[in-house]
Amino acid sequence: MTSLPAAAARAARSDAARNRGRLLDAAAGLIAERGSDVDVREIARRAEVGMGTLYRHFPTKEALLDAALEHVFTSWATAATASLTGRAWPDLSRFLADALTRQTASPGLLDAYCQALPGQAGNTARQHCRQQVGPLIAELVRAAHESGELRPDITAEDVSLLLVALGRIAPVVPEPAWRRILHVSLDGLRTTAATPLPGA
Amino acid sequence: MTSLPAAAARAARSDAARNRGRLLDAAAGLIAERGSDVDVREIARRAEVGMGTLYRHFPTKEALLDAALEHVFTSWATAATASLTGRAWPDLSRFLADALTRQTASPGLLDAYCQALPGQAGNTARQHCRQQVGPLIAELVRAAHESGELRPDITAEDVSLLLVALGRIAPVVPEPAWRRILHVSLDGLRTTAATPLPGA
DNA sequence: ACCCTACCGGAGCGGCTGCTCCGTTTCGGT
DNA sequence: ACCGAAACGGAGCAGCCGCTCCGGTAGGGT
Repeated sequence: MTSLPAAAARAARSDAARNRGRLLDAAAGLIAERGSDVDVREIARRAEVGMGTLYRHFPTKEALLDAALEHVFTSWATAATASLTGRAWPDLSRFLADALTRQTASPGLLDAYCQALPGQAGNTARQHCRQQVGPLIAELVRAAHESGELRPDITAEDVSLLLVALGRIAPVVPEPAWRRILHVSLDGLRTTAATPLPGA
Repeated sequence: MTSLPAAAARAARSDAARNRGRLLDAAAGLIAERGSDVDVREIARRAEVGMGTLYRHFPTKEALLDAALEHVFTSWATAATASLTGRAWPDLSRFLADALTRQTASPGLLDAYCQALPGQAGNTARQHCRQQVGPLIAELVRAAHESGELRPDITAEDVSLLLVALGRIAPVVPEPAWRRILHVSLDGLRTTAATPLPGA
C-alpha cells in the first residue's frame, strides 16, 4: 500500500486516452449547441463510445461537463489574449464583442460562466471557468483605467457581470440588436459621453 | 350545433371557479420561486387540488403557466403605471429598478418575458407578456425622448432588451452588484456623461 | 328531498434521464 | 503466440416528468 505511486503510470492503453478525448470533444460540442442540459446517451453516441466508457472516465455527468468546459474556456482565454493589440479601449471592447459572438455560436457557453458567479450554490465545480477568463478581464480593466478611457469607479467584477448579462440575450436576438446594447453599455463605461449607435 | 351559445353559461359550480383561482395562484408562486420548469404535481399539491382538476381547467401545463403569467404581468404593468410621476427620466430609471427588484424576488419572471422576444420559437403563447409591459416601456421611452434626457437613437426595443439582460443576472448576484450595472447602463442611455456610481 | 351532471382526486402510463452492472473484447508486455 | 489486466458496450434500474383515465363525490336546479 505504501509503495503505490502517487499517480498511476502513463496511460496503459492508447484507446483509453483517445476515447477520453472524444468524450470531451463531444461534450464540449453539445454544450455549445444546446446548453448544459445534455443527455449523457447523446454525448456517448457522438463520441462513438458506450455508456460504460463514459462513466469509467468521469465519475459523473457533471464532472465530464466540467472537464469539457475547462478546455473550452482555456482556448477562449488563449484566443482572446492572442488578439490583444495593446491599445486599451479597443482591446476591451473587442474582447466583449468577440465573447458575445462566441456566445452567439454556442449558447451554453456563458451559461456555464454564469454558474461560477460568486455566491452561487455549488459553484466550486465551475470556478475554473472564471479562473481562465477572470485574470484577462482584470488586466483589460487595469489597462483601460491606466489609459483613462474607462471610468475609474468600474471594477473587473462589473465588466464580468455585464458580459454575463449581455451573454444571456446575445443568442436569442439578431446580432444588430445585441450589438446596440453592447454599444450603449460601452458608452456607459466610458469616461466621455455617448457616441452614435451602430445598426439601424 | 348551430344553436349552442358562443360562450358557456356562467360558472355552473362555485368550487370550479375557486379551484381555477387556486391553480393560477399556485402556478404563479412556483414560477416566481423556481422559474418556468415546475412539476405539475407540485402545482396541484400547492393548490390543494388533484391532477385531474388541473388538467380539466387547463389543456396543458404550458397553458396553465401562460394564464398564470398573464395575471402576474398585468399586475406588474398596473403597479408600474400607478407609480409614475410624470418626470420622464426618474420614471424610466425607477421602472427599470423596480422591475429588477421584482425579478430578484421572482427569478422566473423575466424568464417568461425573455421567451416572448421576437423571433423566438413558439413565441406566440407568451406574446401577451410583452403586450402587458411593452406599451408602458414605449411610453416611458417616448416621454424620455421628449424631455431630451434619453439619447434619441435609443428605441423601446433597446430598453426592453436591456431589461431582459439585466433581469437574467439580478437574481444571482447581490443587489448592489446589479444596481451598479443598471447605473452604468442608464449612464449609457443618457444624453449627458457619466455620473457617480452607487454602492462601494 | 331527489337525481343528474359536472367536477374532483390520484393511481397509473409512456417516455426520458442519470447511472450501474457485467459479459465481452482488446491492448500490450512477455 | 500467449495471457491477464484493463477498457469496452449497452441492456437495465430507479426516479422524474407531463398527461390520462375512471370510480367516487358533491353542487344546484327541480
